[in-house]
Amino acid sequence: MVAAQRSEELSRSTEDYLKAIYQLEESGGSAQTSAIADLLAIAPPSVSGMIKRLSEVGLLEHVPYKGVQLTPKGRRAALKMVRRHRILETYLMEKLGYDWDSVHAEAERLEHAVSDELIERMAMALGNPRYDPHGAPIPTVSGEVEQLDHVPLVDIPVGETAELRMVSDEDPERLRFIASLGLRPGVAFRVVGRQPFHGPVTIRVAGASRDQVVGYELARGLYCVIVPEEVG
Amino acid sequence: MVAAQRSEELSRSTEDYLKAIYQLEESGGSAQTSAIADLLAIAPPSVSGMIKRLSEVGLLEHVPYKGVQLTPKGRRAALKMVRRHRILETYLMEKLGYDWDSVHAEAERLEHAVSDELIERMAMALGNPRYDPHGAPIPTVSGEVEQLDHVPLVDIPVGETAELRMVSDEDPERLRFIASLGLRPGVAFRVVGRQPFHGPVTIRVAGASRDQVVGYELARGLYCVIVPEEVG
DNA sequence: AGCTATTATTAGGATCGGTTAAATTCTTTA
DNA sequence: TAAAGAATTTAACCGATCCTAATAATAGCT
Ligand SMILES: [Mn+2]
Ligand SMILES: [Mn+2]
Ligand SMILES: [Mn+2]
Ligand SMILES: [Mn+2]
Repeated sequence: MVAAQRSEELSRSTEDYLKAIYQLEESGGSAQTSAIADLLAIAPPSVSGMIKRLSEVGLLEHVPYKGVQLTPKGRRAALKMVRRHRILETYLMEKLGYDWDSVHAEAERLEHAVSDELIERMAMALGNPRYDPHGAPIPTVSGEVEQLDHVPLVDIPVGETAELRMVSDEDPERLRFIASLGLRPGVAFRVVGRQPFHGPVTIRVAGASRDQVVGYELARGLYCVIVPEEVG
Repeated sequence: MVAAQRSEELSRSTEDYLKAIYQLEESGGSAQTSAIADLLAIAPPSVSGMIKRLSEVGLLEHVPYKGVQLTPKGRRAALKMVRRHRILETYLMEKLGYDWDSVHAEAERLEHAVSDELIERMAMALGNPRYDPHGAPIPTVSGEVEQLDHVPLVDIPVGETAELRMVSDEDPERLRFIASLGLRPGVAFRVVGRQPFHGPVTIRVAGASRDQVVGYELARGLYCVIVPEEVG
């Protein structure tokens, strides 16, 4: 007589699976078992098992041996988690003085414990931000996400001016290194050189004393927009 | 090569058990199986099972058929959770506009997901508060708790002036009702009447338009200090 | 087309934290 | 002090989520 209304209380595991599958769908078609396993650091058979359960409750569409897709219901749940995660990261940085390299781990746990009300209060306190500290768009309450088409730094021609917009948030060391180069979302720079064969890119950050060399692997994960050259 | 340092990652259940046992020890000797079961809304055999596990890892001392006691290690862990819980409640009220009747449920979940760092940042942002919104003392980082000897409202003689200091925080409806009487920790009042046979207490809140009648059951959970009569 | 390497699933098992029903121990009362 | 009653523990079981080893399906290469 107390509970029983919402059977839609998802477990922590379930929420992380849905979020992972969402991420995989974002960056290329459907989500493979092994990709999910990699992302969650879990053995593939465990993923097979969870896929079965999530399909049974209508959160996933599973084509055996092919992969899995979120149903509308699954996508809604995933987007809710993404919103939570990104609001949390933003709040921790803006209101509690966290560094951008440490918010991800904290948000990864908190996202499962927080109520809708808390997230909306945080969002309100932040002025309903549209991007998280790493530049990722924050889904709205109703589940819409801005679709951004960014260019990886490695694909920007030499001579162009660009602005960093988004960075993967999962590796703290990587984030610290990026920051040490003077880079953050919003920072503009000019691409002054690029070596062939997956070589490094050289950039000149606006107002910086000297050029920075960015390795290929790193530059592949720096998502930018090309800024039209200023006239004059 | 990644983890393996701290085997002391306690589960959510474990943390709630330790906190419950701590509370029971606070208010009278040792913690009985059935009392723990009641507090956590769990069947007694489940508690027996958990007690066995927690004893094996040295968090509890168990005398079969008698009860349990926290070991120093268990007490440390429990106090850590109490600190988390109370800092969270305070933060939610002070910084995010929660009402005092809704913070408990939120803190009950969050306490298991936050890091030490987050709690200390919140405590800092609050100016290291000593009491939570319900008047309960917040343990220090090193695990000390202020020992308060409050008098339940039912035990205050008629004619005395007293100040409300602490209120049980678990029932939102009860909290809303208490607030509707004009009562909060810090509010002073005079006891102007008390009926025998567990009857209600009548109080006159300083600056209020009319007297309030407080039922016995409620008054038993309003913890106060008697204020020496002002001279003149 | 057939073989092989990769990927996914199934089989079987562990642990955790919960349940109910039955047995046991403690306590209280006649 | 013996029996009844209350509290506790044990037994047997379940679902969720993970694991490893074995099996099956798919995809890529000659
Ligand atoms: Mn993140
Ligand atoms: Mn997570
Ligand atoms: Mn509380
Ligand atoms: Mn809790």
